[in-house]
Amino acid sequence: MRASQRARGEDVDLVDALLSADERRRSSSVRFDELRSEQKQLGKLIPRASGDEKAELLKRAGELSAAVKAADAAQDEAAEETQRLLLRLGNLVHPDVPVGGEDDFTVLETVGTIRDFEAEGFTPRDHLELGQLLGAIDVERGAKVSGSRFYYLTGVGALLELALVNAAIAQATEAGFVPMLTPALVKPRAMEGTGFLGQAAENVYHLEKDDYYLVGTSEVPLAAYHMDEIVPAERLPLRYAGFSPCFRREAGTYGKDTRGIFRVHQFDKVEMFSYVDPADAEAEHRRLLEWEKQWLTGLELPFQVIDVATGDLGASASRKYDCEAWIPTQGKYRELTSASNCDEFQARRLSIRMRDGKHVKPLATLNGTLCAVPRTIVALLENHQQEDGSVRVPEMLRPYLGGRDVLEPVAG
RNA sequence: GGAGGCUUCGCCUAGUCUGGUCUAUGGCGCCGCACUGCUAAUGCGGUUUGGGGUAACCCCCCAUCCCGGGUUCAAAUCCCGGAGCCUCCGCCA
Repeated sequence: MRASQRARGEDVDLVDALLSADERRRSSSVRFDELRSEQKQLGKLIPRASGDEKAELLKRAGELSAAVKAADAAQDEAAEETQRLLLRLGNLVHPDVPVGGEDDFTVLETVGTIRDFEAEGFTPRDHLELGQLLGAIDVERGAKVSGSRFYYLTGVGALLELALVNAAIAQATEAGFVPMLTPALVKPRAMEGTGFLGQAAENVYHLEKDDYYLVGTSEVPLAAYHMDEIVPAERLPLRYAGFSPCFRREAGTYGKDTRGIFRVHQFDKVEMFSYVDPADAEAEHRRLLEWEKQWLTGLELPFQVIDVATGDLGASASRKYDCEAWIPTQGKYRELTSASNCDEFQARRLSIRMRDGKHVKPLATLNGTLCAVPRTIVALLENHQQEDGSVRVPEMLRPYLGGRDVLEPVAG
């Protein structure tokens, strides 16, 4: 446990403090139970007693009442402290995860073939240029209306998003996911329980007046969906495909990915979310990855799969696989999807449990991107562009675009 | 935004005015047993949920009547605050 926390850069003293607070919670709870038990005994005797005997009992009851109150307060305080410390702790890291920062990931596999534009005899345009030629993306007016990192998808761009979303939902439904349209505003508990109010808090939009948070992913409402519930083991796995807008402050990314729609404050995303028996979590994690690979392969995008390093995991994941698509004009692979195994981390914080026979225990939650729209559009436009600025539509997507097989530049 | 009503152990429900024997009633459902030569009917018993004690079981303790405070020796019950749902009015895509 400590090695894991150290790998995350967390203080091992935190673990010790947590353990001692929990012990305090436990012992104060026992004391409270004892006092309360005696108090209840008295409660039965008093109505039957009379005279001196009753006065005596009432005296003792008065003392007990004060003691119970004190014990109750001690119990609450210890429980609160335990909870406070617990919330600061990230999930345990899977032992196989590569140790290090953002750049210390391991490449697990590479899929597809990168196009050689030089051999094809032209220089690829970047996604923004292509988007403008196609009349699909308008970032100038996005900035005029809402500021930097905002955009309009126009014409065929809007159609492309709808096609992608429909195709993604179709794939997920086929795989047995229940399609879900989720709230984009959530209460603090949902945000905290999914682990987004720790170090990631600065990337979250908060509506102070109403104390609502804007979700950065539908993972949040999908995880909180079964909050405070006990799910019968035979109903697992539960799989949901959420579609929602996602809002991200992108704090600390000044000057990074400023061109086009690669990194934006608002976008739509289809997300897979699974509730499983913890024993099945690793297998489900691989299944989520397979569905992501199926999706990217269907879109005919070259990509690599990485095992994200410890320092880049976030608070809730014990392990994370990213699929990174090749972006020709950047000359590198960039994250398109991300599948996280959160084990029991979120379930404990949201009090989501499973009933297995007579036992009740936390279950495991996992999430994986199926289609984050703007980035997928970036990858599609750049990888499938042709010399004249048109863009070939991968076969899989054509039924969702009215049979269209190529997106043509518009005049003006 | 304004007014009113509601919230009890899976579902429905009694209880709240009048605090203690509420260790929460009854029905449905569910589980077990018995009986009947079949899964039906009937009878009997069990059935809130969570935490702790226990190697485990029996069992015992605590909490739990939407949530949080308060009054009291004692709260499902009285007081204050909040949430959710419903109805009506206003506003609105």
